[in-house]
Amino acid sequence: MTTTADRAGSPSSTEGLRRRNTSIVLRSLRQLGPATRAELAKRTGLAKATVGVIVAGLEAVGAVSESESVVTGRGRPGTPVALSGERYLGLGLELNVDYVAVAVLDLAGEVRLSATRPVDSSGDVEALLALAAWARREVTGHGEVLVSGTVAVPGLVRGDNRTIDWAPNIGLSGDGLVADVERVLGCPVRVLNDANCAAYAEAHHGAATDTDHALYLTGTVGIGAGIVDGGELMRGAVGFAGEVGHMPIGDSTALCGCGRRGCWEASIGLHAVLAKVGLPELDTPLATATSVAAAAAFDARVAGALDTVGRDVGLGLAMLTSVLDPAVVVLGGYFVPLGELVLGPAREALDARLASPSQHRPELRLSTLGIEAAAIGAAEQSFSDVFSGALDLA
Amino acid sequence: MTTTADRAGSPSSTEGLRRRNTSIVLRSLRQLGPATRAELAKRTGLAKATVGVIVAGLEAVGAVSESESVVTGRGRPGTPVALSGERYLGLGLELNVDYVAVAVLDLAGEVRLSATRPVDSSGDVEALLALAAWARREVTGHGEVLVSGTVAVPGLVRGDNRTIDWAPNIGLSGDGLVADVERVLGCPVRVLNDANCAAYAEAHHGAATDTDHALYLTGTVGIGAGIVDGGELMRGAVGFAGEVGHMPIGDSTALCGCGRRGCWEASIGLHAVLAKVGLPELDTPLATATSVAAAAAFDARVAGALDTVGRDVGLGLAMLTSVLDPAVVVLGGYFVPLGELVLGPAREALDARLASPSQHRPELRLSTLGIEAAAIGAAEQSFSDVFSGALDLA
DNA sequence: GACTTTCGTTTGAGACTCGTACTTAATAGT
DNA sequence: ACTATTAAGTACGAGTCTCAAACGAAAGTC
Repeated sequence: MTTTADRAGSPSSTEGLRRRNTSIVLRSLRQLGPATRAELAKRTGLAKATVGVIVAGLEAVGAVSESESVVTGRGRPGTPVALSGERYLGLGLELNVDYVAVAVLDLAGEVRLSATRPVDSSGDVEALLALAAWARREVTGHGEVLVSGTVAVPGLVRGDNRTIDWAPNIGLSGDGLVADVERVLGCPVRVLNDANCAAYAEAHHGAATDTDHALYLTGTVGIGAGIVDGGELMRGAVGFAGEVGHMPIGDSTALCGCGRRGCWEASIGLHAVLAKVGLPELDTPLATATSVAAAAAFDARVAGALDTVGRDVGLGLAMLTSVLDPAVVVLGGYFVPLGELVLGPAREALDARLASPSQHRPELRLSTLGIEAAAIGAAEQSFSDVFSGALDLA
Repeated sequence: MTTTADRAGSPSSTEGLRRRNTSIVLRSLRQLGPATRAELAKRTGLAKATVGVIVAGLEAVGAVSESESVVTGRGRPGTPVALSGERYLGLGLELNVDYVAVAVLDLAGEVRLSATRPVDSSGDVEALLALAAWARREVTGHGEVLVSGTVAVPGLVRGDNRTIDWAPNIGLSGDGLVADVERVLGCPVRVLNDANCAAYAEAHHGAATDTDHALYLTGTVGIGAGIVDGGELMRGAVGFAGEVGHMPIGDSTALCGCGRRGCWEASIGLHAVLAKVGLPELDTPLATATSVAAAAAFDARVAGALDTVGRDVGLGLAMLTSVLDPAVVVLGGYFVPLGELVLGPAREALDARLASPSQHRPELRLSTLGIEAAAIGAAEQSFSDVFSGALDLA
């Protein structure tokens, strides 16, 4: 259990104590919504006086703002305090094979801007930087402060959240990307795995806001998963957790792009579906999936193929559920247009495999965030230092 | 993301701050071993003076003790401080189908006592209580303090660590067990899943002390896994994480005790092995496995069967590794006597399935703790409140 | 209009950490 | 043998923070 020095939380000084208590107040406001100071004191367990001091400090730096007093009943009415979207922004970027995306969130959790641009060459860093620069110009200029930026990439990122170890799809490695984006944004930047970002987005903004234990499964050509356990992302020893595309599931004879047979994504990846239904690939995975869904309405062969895919999805989810025990599973990527065509058979297969007593089936849902999920999750992650207490808002 | 109130760490007051810093010192002593006050200050980042105060407090309650000054080089020699095993004890119990076990650890991490008793009726609570009472008498009486107790059970335990939701093998539910054991031990008691306890034991005392990301796989008739991620146990939404025995892996025609076909434990569980090799089941799983291992030395059919089992183990581990990305996988239970007979083919199968670039294979190791792994892990868990700072010693 | 209830702030006390200065105890050098 | 040097541990004063209780403010209730 050799950990890097003594991490595990280091408040130490009284100043650290204040930072921590401040972050507790901030998290309470984010999770449970606006509240009066008295209400916050009850929620956090802090003394009324302490909450007063903390809120005053947060208000001074523009992190929270008071709204109008609301009369609740007897007694002096309280003045609710809410996270303010005026000043602090978090920026998320996604660098993917066929597109780049950006999203900007404010501290109140509102999406202030989001955009996607198709790119021709895979891993087009120039396009990403241009998009980042544009977004930055777009949202700043009236006193807004960019807290930090996060780039979501389809690949393996080291634990320092800076170094890309392996990202064959975009052909990048090292920490050059971080440096480039930092230069453009002028604030600290980190890099994270795209599926993890999307999972985080669904857990905080999307289809799984009501649970601490969510599994996000996304698919286009490849299949990836993001795991949220106890509200936090699970990374694994080297950041490889959730790389489920090459698990041996489904048709054991199906040839995968990795050269082996029987990989899950060879059964449920987009190319596998297209091969089964005999339809062509369109511009984007989403367009392709939409056309497949449309075809299924009148072509029984297509519907049947999707049924098979759904069963293989359910089979894999049974496996993942046995291991991870999530309360909610969110399907994203090209599964969204297919909707119930895949979800239905997946549920059936999952139920058949999960019949062990008392093991309840996790809820299967579709992503509500669409293609910008990863960018939104990245933006959300940009606030992680604020809410964890690691960063003191100036 | 509705969490139960605002948990996530609540030091709040200055007293909480001291508790937290105290726990940082304690963890440093546990993880990195004894050190002088100056060394501790460097390791923890606390001021020298603060460490002095904290150590004085810990020494006053008998949690740490000084050893002889060691001359290191120039300058005044320091007096190393180490966790003291004199005073505080943690007790772990295991209630299983065919045996009950107990282990007592002191704060220094030494196993002060461990014992196993076979039982006739499955889930023999009386035997467990008798063993607990005996162990308590055995280790206390000279000023020792039982910090808390932990019971490992083969089943599903609710997040309150008290209520058993589902444990068909021992036929218990509710929080009656906790109350009984608390009465006998006279200290707070919690209940945890046995595989989780064993995993925790291996991560802290056994074969995986060198990593924060370990997967523990144990098997007798059933197969279970414990997941340690970032040094902490992963529980899942309802405590079901790691229930991997019924994942569809291996021989898809094999009939499982649960009534379905294709479950992993129908391929690699003890009964499956016995059926393949045609050998009888002996008194205990370990004795049985030992006799199978002996038979494999001269019976090629047995060796071949074990090879098949090993491959199915490797196949499942490939799946788990893809999801969890552990640095170390520890095999326990009946796999220990079989040793390389299973480990070898498992490694091969795992390698074949993990060939994706840059994904390194986790190290496969055998449990070093034997049948008392779960009890030892339970005892270790009994100290969790001390090391987390939740409990202030005396 | 007096009373009650609740919100938020003020105030003084208490607890803790930190940096500096000081004491102690060893080695290194002459 | 004696001094200089190095490092460990302690004492002390300053600073920061939280907390409980008291207090003032703003509403409803009788």
